[in-house]
Amino acid sequence: MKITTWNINSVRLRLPSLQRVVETISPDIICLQEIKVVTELFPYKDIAALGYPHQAVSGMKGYNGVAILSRLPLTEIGTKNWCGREDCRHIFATVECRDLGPLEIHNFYVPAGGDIPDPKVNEKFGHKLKFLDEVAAWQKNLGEGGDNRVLVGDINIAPLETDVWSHKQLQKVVSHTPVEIMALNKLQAAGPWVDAIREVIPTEELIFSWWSYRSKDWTVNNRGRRLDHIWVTEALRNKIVDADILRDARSWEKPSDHVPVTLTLKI
DNA sequence: ATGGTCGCTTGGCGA
Repeated sequence: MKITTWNINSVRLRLPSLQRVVETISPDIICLQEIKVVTELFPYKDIAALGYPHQAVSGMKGYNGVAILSRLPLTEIGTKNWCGREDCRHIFATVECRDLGPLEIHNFYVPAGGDIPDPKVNEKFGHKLKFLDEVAAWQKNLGEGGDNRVLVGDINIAPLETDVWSHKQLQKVVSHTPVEIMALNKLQAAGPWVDAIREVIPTEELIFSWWSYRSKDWTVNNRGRRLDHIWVTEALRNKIVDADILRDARSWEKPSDHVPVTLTLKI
């Protein structure tokens, strides 16, 4: 089973790119973030025609929004609000796997956190930290029955030194500050979650999933960050067979600033 | 230290 996560940055604008992702990777499940469209105007038919008739969507006007697209039926679809806001940052669903049984998928779009990494002067950074704390606390209460879980999304944090182009130069840049990374590690430990991509790609290797739009040519300096993640519960660790980052997608026509990240599980 | 570019919308916000 292939599961892909991708911050698409407007699903309507990038339908041709989504088709290309399908042709290139052929995922069984695609989790999207920043669809930037209200649920009612989501392009259900176009996406069903791409081979994904089962769709779970939580969208709002202009900002955020998440969706799960699937070749297999989705059951127990739900959304959750965090920090008292209805801002469409979390959707989940269950797929029934032949031998494994139910597989629970959680798709997140974590707040980016603004520019200044200080919650006292930057409310957005406070929101980001609170969001992570709330998810960690909720995580601890998840039933033990759902042992097979996957958590994906644009987490907006690059936790490892090799998840950024320069660990030294990004220490005080939102997405790579110690306080965020600690909050993320706390959430990860609450699972317990395994960073599935890093199970496949060694920690020594630099890997990125995002390159800023604010650069004339993103390939020149390769100043990227790994902001998009796929985690699995401990029970699924021995099912991991492959991980892939579709770097080429950053050079496609009208690219998103994020590229698809894919995990293959033997289930 | 600053500004750079996108997308959703048409003035400005969020990333």
